[in-house]
Amino acid sequence: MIFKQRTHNCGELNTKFIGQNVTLNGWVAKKRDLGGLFFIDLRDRYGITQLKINPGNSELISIVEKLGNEFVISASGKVIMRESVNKNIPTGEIEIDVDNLEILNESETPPFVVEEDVKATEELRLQYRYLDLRRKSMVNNLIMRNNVYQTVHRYFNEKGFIEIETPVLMKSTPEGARDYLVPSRVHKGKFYALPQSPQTYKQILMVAGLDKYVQIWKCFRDEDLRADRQPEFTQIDIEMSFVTQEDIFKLSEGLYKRIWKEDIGVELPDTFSRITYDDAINTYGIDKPDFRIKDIMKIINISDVVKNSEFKVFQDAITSGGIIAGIKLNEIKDSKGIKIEITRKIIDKLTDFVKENGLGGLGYIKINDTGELQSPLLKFLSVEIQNSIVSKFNAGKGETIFILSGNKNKVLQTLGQMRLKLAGDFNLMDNSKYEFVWVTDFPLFRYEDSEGRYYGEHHIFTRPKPEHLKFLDSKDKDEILSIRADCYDLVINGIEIGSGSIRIHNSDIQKKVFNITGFSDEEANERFGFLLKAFRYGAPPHGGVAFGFDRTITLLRGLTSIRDVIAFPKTVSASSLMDNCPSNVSGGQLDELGLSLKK
RNA sequence: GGAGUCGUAGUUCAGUUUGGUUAGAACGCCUGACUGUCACUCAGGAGGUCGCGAGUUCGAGUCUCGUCGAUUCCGCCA
Repeated sequence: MIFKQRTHNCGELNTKFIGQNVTLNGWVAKKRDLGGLFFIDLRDRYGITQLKINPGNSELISIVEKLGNEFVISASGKVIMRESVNKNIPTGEIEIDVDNLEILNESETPPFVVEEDVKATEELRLQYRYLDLRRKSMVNNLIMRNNVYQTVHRYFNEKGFIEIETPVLMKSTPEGARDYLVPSRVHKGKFYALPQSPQTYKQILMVAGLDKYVQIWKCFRDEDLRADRQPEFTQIDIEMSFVTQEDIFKLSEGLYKRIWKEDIGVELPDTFSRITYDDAINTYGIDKPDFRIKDIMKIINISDVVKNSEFKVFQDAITSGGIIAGIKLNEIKDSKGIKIEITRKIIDKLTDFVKENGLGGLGYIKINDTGELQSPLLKFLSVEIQNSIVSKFNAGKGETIFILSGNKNKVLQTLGQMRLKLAGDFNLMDNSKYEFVWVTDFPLFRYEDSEGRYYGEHHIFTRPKPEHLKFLDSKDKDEILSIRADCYDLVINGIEIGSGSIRIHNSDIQKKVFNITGFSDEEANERFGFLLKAFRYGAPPHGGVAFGFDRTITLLRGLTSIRDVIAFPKTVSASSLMDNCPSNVSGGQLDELGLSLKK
C-alpha cells in the first residue's frame, strides 16, 4: 500500500513549524463537525494534533464525512496558528490546514471510547488491550518501563556486570511455589518447569567464576493472584561473588537511587533505613513495615505491666503463653484541622476488624482533654496499673491507647494491620514520600505446624549467620528456629520490592539445610545433586538479590495494580481475556506428548 | 480452598430494600441543522436473552439455590 508517510508525529509540532507543509499519520480521536467546518483530533503515541478541514473543498469533505473514531489516516497540510488556543495540550497553539486526506484503514466502532479518563471496566480493557494501550497513561506506563530497563542496563554495565540469559525450560524443583510444567515430547512422561526464579543457575554462574551477573528476566509461579501478583512477572535478578551483605546493599541502594533520580527526578538518600526482622515484627507487627508511618503507633508490649492485674482476659492471655500489647493513636484532625473524636462508632468498627482477625475483642483507654482516663477496662485495673500503662505509652491528653491480648503472633499481626488501617482511614501518612527500608536478619526456617516440618523462610540456599551454624546439628525446635541468616528484603512504602541473601557455598552445609527441611540425602541428590556437585568444584562465597520489576514501575507511576504496567497481563484467575488463554489443545497434541486428560 | 463486592442498551450506571403497566439516564452510534470547535451545540432516531441455569410465585431485573466471569482480601506465593 502506498500512502503519504508522516513527516512528523502528533506530539511535536508547535509555533516554530508555522508555514511548513507536513504530513501526519495517526488515529482519529475525535471529529467535530461545525457545519461545513470540521476539526479532527489526530492521535498517535506522541500526542494529539488538531486538523482543520475547510468548507468548500468538497472532495476533502466527502472523505471527512466517512471518518469514524479510530480510523487510521494520513493528513497533509500547512501548519498554521489557531484562532483560539488550547492550553491543555503541547500542540494547542497550532493546527494543520489540511489539503490532502487519505484513509489508511477503517475501524469498527470501538467497544469503548479511547480516552484518558476511561469509562470501561478492566475486563473490557483487557479484552481489547490494543485499544486500551492507545491511552496516554498506558503508553506512559510502558514508556516508564522502557526507561527503567535502560537505566538498569546502563547502571550494571557501568559496574562491570554481565547480562547472562538463563533457561526458561528447567528442572522442576520441590519447595517454594507451584511450578508451571511443560511436558516433553522427546522424553514422554517427563516435564520441564518454567523458572520460579533463575536461582540455581545464577549460583552456578558464580561457581563458573562469572562474578557479577545481572538479568531482567521473567519468573513464573503457579499460585493464586493478587493486584500485585501475576503468574509471570519480571525481576531484576542479581548475583555476585566475594561479597558481603553490605556490598549488595550498597549496589542496590545505588541502583534505586539512580532509577528514582533518572526516571522520576527524585533524590533518595545515599543509604536506606534498616530494621531487623524481629524488630519489625515486634514494633510494627509486619515484616514489610511502611516507614511513612514509622514513628507513630509503634507497638508496645505491656504484658509485664499488667501481669499482676486481676483482669481475667489479660491473665488468660499470659497463662496461655500469649501477650498483651497495644498502640497509641495521637490526637487526629481532619483535612480542615478540626479534631476527630474517637467515637463509639469508630471503636465498634475497629472491634469488628479485630474480631475478623480472630481475636476476642479490643480494649482501649482514652485520655480526655482534662487528662481523665476513660475506658471500660478501668474497673478491672488498679490505678497503679492504669498509670503504668499510660506512662509506658507516654500518652497525653486527647490520645487513645488500643490494647489487644492473646496469641503473640496474632496480637502483633493484628496491631500491625490496625496501624495500617488507622493511618489509611485518618490520612496519617504522607503519600508523596518514598520510604525505603531494608529488613534484615530473617529467620532461616519457619515451622509448619500442620505438616510438622521446617521450610526455608527465604529459600533453602540461604546461608545461616556463621555464629548460628552450630544449630544446624540441633534437634531442638527453638534452637533451629532461632537461626538467623544474612537474608534481607527491600521494602518501599510497605511493599516488598526485593529479596535476597548470602548463599551457602559449601555442600556439607547445604546438605544439612536440606535435611532439616525434610530431604534425605538421596532426595537432595536427586533434586539438587547438580548444585551440590558444582559446589564441590570450588564454589566462591556469593550472594544476591532480586527486585520486582513490575512492582517498581507500579510505584514509580503511583499505581496500585501491576496489571497496568504490563502490556498483556492476566486476570486474577490467570487467564488472558484478549487471546483466551489458557485453551484446549487437540487430542493429537496430547498424544504426541504421551498425555491424556483425567475425566 | 474461603470471604466480600460487582454482572441491566455498544459503554458506564440507576432501578433490586418493599416482586406488579411499555426496564430508564448519560456517553457512544445513526439521521438532520450549524463556519472556530477542542466534553462543540441543537433537534430527532435506533439500540435490551436484565451473565447463565433451575426454583418459589398468578406474576421475577427484583426473592431462593446453583453456576460462570471480573475484582479485592485471607489461605497460598522458598
